[in-house]
Amino acid sequence: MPEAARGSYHHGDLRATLIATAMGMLERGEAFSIRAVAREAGVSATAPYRHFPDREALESALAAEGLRDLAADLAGGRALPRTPEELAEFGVAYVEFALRRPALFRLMFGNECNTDDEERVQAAAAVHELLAAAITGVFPDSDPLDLALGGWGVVHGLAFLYLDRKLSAASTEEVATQVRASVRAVFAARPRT
Amino acid sequence: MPEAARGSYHHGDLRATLIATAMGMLERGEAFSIRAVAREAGVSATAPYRHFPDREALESALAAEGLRDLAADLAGGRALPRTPEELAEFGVAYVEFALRRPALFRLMFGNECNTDDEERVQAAAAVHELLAAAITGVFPDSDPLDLALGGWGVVHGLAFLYLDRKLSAASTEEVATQVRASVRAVFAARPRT
DNA sequence: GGTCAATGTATGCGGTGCTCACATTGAGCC
DNA sequence: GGCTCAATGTGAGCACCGCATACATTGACC
Repeated sequence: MPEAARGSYHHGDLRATLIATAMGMLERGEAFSIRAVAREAGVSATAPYRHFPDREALESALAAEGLRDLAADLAGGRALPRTPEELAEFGVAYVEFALRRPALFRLMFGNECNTDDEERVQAAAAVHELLAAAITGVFPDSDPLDLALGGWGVVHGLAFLYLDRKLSAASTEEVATQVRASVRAVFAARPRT
Repeated sequence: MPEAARGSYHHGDLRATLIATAMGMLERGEAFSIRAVAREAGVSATAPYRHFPDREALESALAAEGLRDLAADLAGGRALPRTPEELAEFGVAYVEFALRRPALFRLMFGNECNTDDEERVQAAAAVHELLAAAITGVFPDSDPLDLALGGWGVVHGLAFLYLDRKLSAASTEEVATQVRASVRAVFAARPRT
């Protein structure tokens, strides 16, 4: 890698700059386009194509970073849950991530991902395993795979339903309360006798 | 309403034709644009704007139709479930709808919906109520709202995870088996003693 | 039969992703 | 130090998009 040469013809580290710029636009909720990212990075419209073959590749890189952030968010400062109540907090954290960074969350999950991006595949697997481990710790007697999938489904579905305004909620606190209640209710349900 | 005048200057029933054409393109998995729909309907690129103020309005109309189809699909030829097993089949039907008509399902759920379209809001509410009724019938002792939300979350989340290829599955049969197992597992989970 | 609102068309603007030919330059070799 | 070359930037251009605006056609009603 050559030393950065900011201000000269060659940018120095365009790839990283493009990712950072694009991520910033996502956080600000702005629409996203290769050209817009290039513009904001102060570079010609075609320069990004030297570093990403197409738009999807840039999105994949952002998604991978988002998945790592999500995993860190879920794991960070929190022990693996041991009770349904603690598990519910895990789910709340998942949904809150989605609401805090909606555009990024959609990029991570809201489209068919290409399985070519090794980095992205690995980051997704890490999230999957983290959720599975959380569930297995709380419900050791159940089939871990089935239950982990169901548990992921609950929080993932709720996240998207709130994101897409299919459920009304006045505030993020209200969302958290509702998610907590729903996760607990599902895992505590008893069929009619 | 004037009589149809096919072949003449005025189309006769462009609005319905546009919806049908667009729905056909969705089913075929084709990309979707106002211009492409107009082209396929044999009409100028700007004609659709006489019937839909913008692209989102057309999408909303399609989404409303899709929501009605989903409700009919779930309710049709099936009594409300009385056991967790029957409830799981309800969930399987939800996910199978998503996999059978992926582009439509994304239109229905995969974006912030505008709450202006009265028809769409009503269709969405019907689906919501149907799911809530299904769950309440199986688990009469739980808080119906919390549980209905959680149950919707499970199937909705699984539907999107499969749609987005976050979960691998070789066939729709395999998906159905997995969804069935996961829904049952969630509602049967018992925490560590 | 004339009028008018509804509904079609043609043209054009600014945006997009992406390709291709060309420019610049830093690094490595002599 | 100068040459060469691959990496990485630029610019012009294509086909497409959503949408606005001005204009054309026509069926329904008086």
